[in-house]
Amino acid sequence: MTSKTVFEKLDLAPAYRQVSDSVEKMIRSGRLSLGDWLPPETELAAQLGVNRSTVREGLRGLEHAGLVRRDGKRLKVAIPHYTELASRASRALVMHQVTFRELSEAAAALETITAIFAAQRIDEGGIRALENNLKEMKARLNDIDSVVSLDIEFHNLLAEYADNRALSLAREPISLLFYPAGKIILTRLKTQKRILDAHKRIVALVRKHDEAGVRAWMERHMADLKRGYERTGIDMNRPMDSAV
Amino acid sequence: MTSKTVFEKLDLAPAYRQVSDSVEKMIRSGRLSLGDWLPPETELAAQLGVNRSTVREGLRGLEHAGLVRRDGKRLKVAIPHYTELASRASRALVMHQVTFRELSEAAAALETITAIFAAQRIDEGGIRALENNLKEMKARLNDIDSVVSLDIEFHNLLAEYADNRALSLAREPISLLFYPAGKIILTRLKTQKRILDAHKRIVALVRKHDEAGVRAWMERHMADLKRGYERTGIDMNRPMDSAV
DNA sequence: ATAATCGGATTGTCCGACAATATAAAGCGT
DNA sequence: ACGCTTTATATTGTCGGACAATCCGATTAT
Repeated sequence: MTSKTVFEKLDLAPAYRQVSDSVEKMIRSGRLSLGDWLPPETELAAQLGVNRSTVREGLRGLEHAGLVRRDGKRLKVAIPHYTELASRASRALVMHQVTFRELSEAAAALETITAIFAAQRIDEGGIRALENNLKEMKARLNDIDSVVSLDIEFHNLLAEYADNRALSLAREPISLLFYPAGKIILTRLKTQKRILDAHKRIVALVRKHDEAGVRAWMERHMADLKRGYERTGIDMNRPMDSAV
Repeated sequence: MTSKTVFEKLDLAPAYRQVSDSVEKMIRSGRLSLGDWLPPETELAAQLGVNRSTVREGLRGLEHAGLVRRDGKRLKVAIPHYTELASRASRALVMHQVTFRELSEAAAALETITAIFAAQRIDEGGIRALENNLKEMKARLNDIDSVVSLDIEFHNLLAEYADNRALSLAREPISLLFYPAGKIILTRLKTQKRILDAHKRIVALVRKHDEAGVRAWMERHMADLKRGYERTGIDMNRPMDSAV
């Protein structure tokens, strides 16, 4: 065993990680802010005292995380947008083998509270957007794919007019998994009409800012979806792997 | 204008992006599964027909996303764990300048439903864990930092025994921002006792599986926290930048 | 069998090079 | 002076090769 060498070492994390941490800190501390250009790779390399290749490896991480974005050739500081985070999160949910039960419970809770906030805060434009959605769905009631995507849109609209981004971020990964899976129900049970009816009622109540009514109907709607899954014979404890 | 050159081009995304996409697809399709070693960089480079540097840049993205993890020297396939995703999400919330209002609304909704599920499903072990938490908090009621972290732990315990990972993933980024900010309240208003009392009541109700009671008290508790913020003079429309 | 030793495999980092291209600068016609 | 084209420059993407450090497995010595 070596016996004399005292201390030394203590390098740990590879240099590329230190690069990304360093740049991230720079951003978070505000010394680099939103639209700023990142310094060129060569300059970063010089400043940090590492090779350009190392810098590049560090930047890839940040780029992947959405913290910097290519605009033309160079990189500029950005903020990761919801949809990216949400899709990442839903992929994680799939990998963690989250079950239908968990998903449907969470969806019920989140969509209900979302609808309630929407009922409190929606304006004329919001109402119109929702009504357009209803009209569209009515028109395409036989095209299952359209119904699915309009269903997703319906709930996204509610989220938008609920005016709470924290809630949006929370519900999005779940909705991203939950509603597309509904295609199974639709193809087997033809429940489009039922969905459309529920949406109609909800819009009517939202327009009247009737929070209690919205709560009741959204709960009912979500329970209905759950029942749909059960009636198609899906084991609610089955993980959500197939879809997406 | 060039006139002859027909087709060609159509390269798009840089090679390193294609590398990460390719590996990610490999993972998601199951051809590489959870604990598997990734091929060595040289081999990946050979298989994909690119240089090792390019492969490395591609891998950095996946590593940053938590899809592959260093185990010793080589990389193995992993799944991104909650806490990483959650902290990433909460950082995003901060960058999006989400307000206290949004956060507190979302927290109220999520913690309430979480507590209700916990009341349905908790077992003896869970009750004991909660009671330990209460005991600890009682013992350290004057150490504000301890109270804050025990408060966080309390709600995390509820989430754990609510047995719904989708909900956990949804609430975690919010709780990660919301409770630490409570330190402001505690230092100014000394509301530790009030928090502890609320927690005690909630535990009592959870033990009795009294869902309605839990709902009522959790709502009360969250409203109380909100009022605390207001009374410390914080503008609820202020973004959450300072903390974390 | 256990411990020490060795060698190959693999990653981390560096260097240097070059093509492609986006951006800035210079030129030019009006 | 202005708008357009051309030229230069800066910057990124990709490559090839190199080498030290280190982990892992096989071999050898105890």
